[in-house]
Amino acid sequence: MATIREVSRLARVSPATVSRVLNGTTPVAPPTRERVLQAVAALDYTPNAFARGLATNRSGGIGVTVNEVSSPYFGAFVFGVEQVARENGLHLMVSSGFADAQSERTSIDFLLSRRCDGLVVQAEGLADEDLIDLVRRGPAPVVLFGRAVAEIEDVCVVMRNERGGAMAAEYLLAHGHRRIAHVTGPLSFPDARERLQGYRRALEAAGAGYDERYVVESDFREEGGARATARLLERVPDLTAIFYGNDQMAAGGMRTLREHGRDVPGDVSVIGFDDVFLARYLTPTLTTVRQPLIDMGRAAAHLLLNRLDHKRREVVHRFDPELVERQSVARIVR
Amino acid sequence: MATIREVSRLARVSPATVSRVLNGTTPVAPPTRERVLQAVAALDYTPNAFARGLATNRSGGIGVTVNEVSSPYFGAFVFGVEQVARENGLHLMVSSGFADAQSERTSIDFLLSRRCDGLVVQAEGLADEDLIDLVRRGPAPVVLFGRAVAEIEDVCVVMRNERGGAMAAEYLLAHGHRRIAHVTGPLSFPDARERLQGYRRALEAAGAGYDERYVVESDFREEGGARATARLLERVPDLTAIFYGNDQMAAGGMRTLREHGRDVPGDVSVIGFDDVFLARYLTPTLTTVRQPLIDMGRAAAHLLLNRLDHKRREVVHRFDPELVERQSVARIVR
DNA sequence: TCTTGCGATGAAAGCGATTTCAGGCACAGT
DNA sequence: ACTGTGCCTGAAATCGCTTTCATCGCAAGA
Repeated sequence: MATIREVSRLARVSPATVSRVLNGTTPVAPPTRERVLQAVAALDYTPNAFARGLATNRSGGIGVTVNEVSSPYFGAFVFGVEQVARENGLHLMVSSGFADAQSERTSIDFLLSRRCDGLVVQAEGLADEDLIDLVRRGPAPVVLFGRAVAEIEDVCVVMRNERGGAMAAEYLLAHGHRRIAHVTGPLSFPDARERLQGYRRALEAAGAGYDERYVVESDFREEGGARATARLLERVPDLTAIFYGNDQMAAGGMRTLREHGRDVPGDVSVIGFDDVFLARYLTPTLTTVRQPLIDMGRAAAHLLLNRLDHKRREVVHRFDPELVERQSVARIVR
Repeated sequence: MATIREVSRLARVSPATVSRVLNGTTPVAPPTRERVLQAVAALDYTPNAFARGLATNRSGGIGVTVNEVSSPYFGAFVFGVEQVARENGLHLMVSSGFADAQSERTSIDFLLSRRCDGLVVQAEGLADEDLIDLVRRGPAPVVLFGRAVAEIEDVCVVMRNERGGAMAAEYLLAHGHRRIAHVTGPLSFPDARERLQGYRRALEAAGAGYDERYVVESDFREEGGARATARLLERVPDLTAIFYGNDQMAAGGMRTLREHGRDVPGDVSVIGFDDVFLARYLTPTLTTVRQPLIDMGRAAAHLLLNRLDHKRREVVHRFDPELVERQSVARIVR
């Protein structure tokens, strides 16, 4: 592996000049510049990232921790982050947090110890205070995804979940439904609470009334969705529609409905949340509230870049949900 | 940020001793050791990764390039790699290759320039020779996923695709099918060719005969699967079963079948390949040939670790497919 | 008592870049 | 001809760690 020293000798200049040519920090006379570039090419020289990092204290990489890199939901988000990183010559260091405070802390420390220049954090386990502290006192710029913390709102990229929840409920109402159930994610998650809130607001605004018996808390997972649905069918068998807090629970729920002989959407209409790609594959295909995850990933990355290079890219912090109509909701005819 | 120098002063030892305590390279007298550890704790010291890298020429990170991090297929694989990396205190640097030679090369160079200690590469665009060259002459150990290159077999982690293809066909044969179609992935991919090969072998072995008209080449994607299926229905409407080269194409295919009024599995049985999580969500749930992706990710990581630390972990290089029975295949009764 | 040997520690030399500081050179102005 | 002004370039310090090599002290053996 060639070093800057060897390049400088071949080009008959000092290492400093080579550095200047490569980084464009100081103008270099064209002929000199040319000699350097030729030497670089001849030796196939690549600067040593360690040495560079040691000298500049920047790594050229950004860290990402999400719940699980491998889930379609976070995968799409990470994909957006990666796009922007790559466009800007940065690399990605990833570490999964598994929605657990301890594990998230480990991941973050891990990435920071690798001296990444900035961090994109999607944390479900850590407390608000921890995040505020990280953002305010941490050694590198941090942006947060999927969580709006009031004190540090300017570094958060989130969905308008409340609006999304309302949207789902309004859509069902508009299709003639009145007895609309809701399977929420864990209410310890702000996302889940906000969606519930929106659902409630929409029902009340429509004069359909909010009834606690129609709401079951679950876990954002397929199995949980299936169980919650069984509970609902027992408790309020007259329901005509169910709004699920995410698509995975909707998938589980649709299975349970089928097992109980309820046709979707003939007997019960179903609406999900997220629009992970799964939604298009279900039968019937799932009507759902879309989160523009890739765009959100891009936004998070841009926000981080802004803090890194102090430029002012326009960044959307709060994304609007969008209703994707498919086949799982039917109009009530009486 | 504290440096080793400050720690050494607080502990009243030399930096060398601090380094020795932290790395365990040389025994240090217990009392000294204790003082050092206390100083480390007191200053909340973390070694500077750049300086360490510069001195040792190791980064503590491994690079991964796959087609797309965000796809469920590669996501699962990356997840396995991450598990092992984390267990061994390594971090992951990722970069997507998008199944394009140019892009893959960029990704690899990018990761190597970041001086990762080793590389896990899943390449679909690069030629065998490029990969051989990379493995033989590259600056860091490389292992390959999803591609068996004869000359460097010892660094490849692959599926027995041919066996998987045969397995799928045999399963259909065992269920009484004779007119079995196959939608392959791009035949430029060895995976796709091998699965086709297995399919053919099984048919011929069963005396069912191999007929080219029953085979359509597609692109491993949902839309492609849908189109290929339409073509098949036109060309050989008497088919009773279709074996798809992957689950995504099967998903698209099932949609087309439904649109053409063919019930699955009543009229046409369907079998997929991969067992990405999607398979469980389709209606009917998809019978498929499972690839143990997480295990393969773990194996690839272990293989890489072997080359990094020269230990001898037992690693499986060729994974056996496994047939997952669900609902999309019916027995033919006549 | 004097060596010998060994374990524990320190001093210092890298690792390979960046960056500050200063100097050299050419050219313009007087 | 001399000085001032800028533009280029080089020398050298620096970043923070690892590691070699040398040294020191002490116990054991002669």
